[in-house]
Amino acid sequence: MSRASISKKERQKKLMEKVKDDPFMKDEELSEHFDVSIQTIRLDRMELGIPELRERIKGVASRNYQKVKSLESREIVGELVDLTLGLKGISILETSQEMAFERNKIVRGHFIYSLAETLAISVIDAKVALIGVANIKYKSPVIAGARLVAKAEVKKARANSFIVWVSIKEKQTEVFRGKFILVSLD
Amino acid sequence: MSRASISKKERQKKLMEKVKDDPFMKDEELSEHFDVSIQTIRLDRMELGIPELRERIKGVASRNYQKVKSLESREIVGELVDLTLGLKGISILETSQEMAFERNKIVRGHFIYSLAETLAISVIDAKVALIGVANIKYKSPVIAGARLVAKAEVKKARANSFIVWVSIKEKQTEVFRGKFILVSLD
DNA sequence: GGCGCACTTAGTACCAGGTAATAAGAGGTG
DNA sequence: CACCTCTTATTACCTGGTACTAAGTGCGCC
Repeated sequence: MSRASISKKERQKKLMEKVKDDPFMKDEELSEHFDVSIQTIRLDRMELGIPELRERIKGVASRNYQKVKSLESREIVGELVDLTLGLKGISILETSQEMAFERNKIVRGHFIYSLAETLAISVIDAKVALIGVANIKYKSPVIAGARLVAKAEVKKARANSFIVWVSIKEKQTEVFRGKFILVSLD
Repeated sequence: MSRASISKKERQKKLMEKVKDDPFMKDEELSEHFDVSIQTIRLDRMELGIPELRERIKGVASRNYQKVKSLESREIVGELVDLTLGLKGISILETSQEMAFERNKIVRGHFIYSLAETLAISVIDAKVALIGVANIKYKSPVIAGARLVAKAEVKKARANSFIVWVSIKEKQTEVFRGKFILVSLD
């Protein structure tokens, strides 16, 4: 062969990477890419424990299926379980590993904030509500897996500005408390 | 057959739903589920334009492959473009339609908050930093598509507590301003 | 020079989960 | 009754593999 061929070790290392960041290549394509026979690719996959194309794809699909659903539903943060428009509301969020710092499993603040903010906006009886000002306090860290219950109460309501208090509890302990001043744009 | 069998139309409707929320079933399993022959399932799929299992899985995999990456990278909200640990930092976020309310394209506050909070944590020179208290103000609404530049500055640094100011601008206008009191857990 | 050994390639049988096409019952309905 | 829709069965073939056997190929070392 005219081209300088690489060692087995090197090829396997590259194969690992290749498959990792593009799991959609069939053995035939991989064999062309590395300029070896299809059998060599298959032997390599065996040695490296890389599953066949279909299994790889299935893996990608099912790993991400859950994930996307949970990430997407985050757009409507929490689940509204009770609501009296213009007065009060309750929303629940089940925290997960993905919402937390890896090293210590403590849920990132902005997920808690988002729960509170979303609820505060929902509870206001206005077509469009935006946050103007917020004063918030994280009272104790939340460990991933905790079930958070947020309660919002409208403290003041004027024509186009509202003050809403939100308190979030895990079981009996309050983990977050915030005051939101909301502005409606009508 | 003893059980009351459902009409073709009804079955096809249910098949559509079934496949949509569980794309991982093979024809054989579907045929058992609906108590019809495998050929009927295949005819139904033809009529409804539902692709075969492998194609469905491939679809899920590739659709979500991108998505998860973009959603996950949102965990580190914004792109850190400059950082002097313990002093200051700059982060940029390109806002998108998905971050906004549908009706008016105004970016939801918590995405802006998340940008600020994430930056505030990054800028602190501590292994683990949590938000204690935050005072924030949204100064003007942000329309989806805007490019937000967040600047953070450490105002005070004690052994395990820090005060960080964050200002977010779109072009020349400041859209957000916040003070975070962070606590480190060492 | 020749032998051995790792590496590579080739070829065959078989499998899952289908497509495509053809044929044949089952069961109303005019 | 014949017709028509719906359903089922059967068969040949396809893709992207697995599993296994066998046959080169290079080269390193004695």
